[in-house]
Amino acid sequence: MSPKVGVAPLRREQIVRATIRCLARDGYAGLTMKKVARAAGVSQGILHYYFADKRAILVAALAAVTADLDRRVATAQARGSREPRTRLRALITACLRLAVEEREFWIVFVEFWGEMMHDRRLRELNAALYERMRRQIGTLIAQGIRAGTFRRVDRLQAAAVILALVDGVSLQLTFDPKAFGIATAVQFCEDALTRFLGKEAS
Amino acid sequence: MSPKVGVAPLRREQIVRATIRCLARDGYAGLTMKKVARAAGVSQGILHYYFADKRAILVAALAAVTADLDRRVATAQARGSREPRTRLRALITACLRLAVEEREFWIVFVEFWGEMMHDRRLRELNAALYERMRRQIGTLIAQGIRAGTFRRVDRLQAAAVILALVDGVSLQLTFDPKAFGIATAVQFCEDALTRFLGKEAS
DNA sequence: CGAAGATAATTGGTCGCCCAATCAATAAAA
DNA sequence: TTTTATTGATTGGGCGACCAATTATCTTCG
Repeated sequence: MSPKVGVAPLRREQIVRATIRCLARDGYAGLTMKKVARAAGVSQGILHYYFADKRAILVAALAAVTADLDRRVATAQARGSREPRTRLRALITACLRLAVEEREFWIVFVEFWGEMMHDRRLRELNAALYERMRRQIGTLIAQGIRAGTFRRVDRLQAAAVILALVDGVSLQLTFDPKAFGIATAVQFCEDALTRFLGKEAS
Repeated sequence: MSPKVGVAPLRREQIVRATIRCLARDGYAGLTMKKVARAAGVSQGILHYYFADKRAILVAALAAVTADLDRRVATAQARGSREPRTRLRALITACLRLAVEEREFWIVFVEFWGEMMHDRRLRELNAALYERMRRQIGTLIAQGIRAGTFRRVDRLQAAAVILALVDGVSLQLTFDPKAFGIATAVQFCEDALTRFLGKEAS
């Protein structure tokens, strides 16, 4: 309708949000430019003005969702105490809450898993994302235990376990809500945490 | 070319195998009847003779892959001792080996996760699959611990944790092989097992 | 036994639809 | 008047589903 200058990044975000909504409703297999344009309330042509092709939109959606997860994790940690154990717990809870309360965001991750299986670039993108997450968790683990118990490699692997557990639990949480609730899910990860960090009061 | 009687179920399997191959190469988003037909070495028309539509083929592929996993698990357990702990370890190893050594089969699972997010029927199908798996693992857990430690609910939830861990570890194993090897992955799950079953000699 | 019809298996092509990407045209802002 | 933002139509192609025709095998009965 009315092209205004300086609105570009806003429009971009608008499109990405619409993409996430579509992705959650129909998956990547059912994702079409037409649907995204409709959901965003813009013309089809504009999509290719902001994004090279469909895959670029998928990548942008992943980036947006990842950024949101990061924000949530940071917020959760800023609120809590500075104790590593507590921060670790907050991080895990933030991840699990995303899967339950922001279903659309979580689905984007799962869709991405499917697509990256056939695309080296997407796979590397995801690998980088997980490596960053592992480092973040690994640092907290190192701070939360008596010194010398974990070598650097070990704590990264412990982080990988935590991450794996969160993913697997989130997955079952989404397709089979009857099996266990989010409270139980958090407890699962708590238990695993205890295994790595040792017992603790309360 | 030459229609022969009684060859139907064989052709069916042939199509499913081709579907798995295509699914692993291009994902569900890139799955077309034409490609499947080509990969199976049959005409396009025959696909709709054996399967109602594309989704039916996906479901058949999942069933085939699931059946294979079951077979592997059963074989692994039959070979080992009758000790619950050992059997549990064998089950987990079988699952992880599938993800690493039968990459195509594992990818079918991941693709299915993506699709079930937008389809209640597929979701229920997967829920049933996981419930069965949880029962199987839960039984082994119950046998492997001192009596009275776990209630029925608890051991099913412990099984859910194991399952989540296996999924999450398999996932990281596929897109980021540099992070850790399969030996480490098995060790991860071993550790988690120890947490539920208590320490053990060796 | 052997012809004739029924049945099972398979083909290749067609149908209508929808897709991603492109593009010329346009409108507002600088 | 150049730049930035946007439109909607077009293009060329590929899709899933469907179907008429064909072949090979089985069954029936003269």
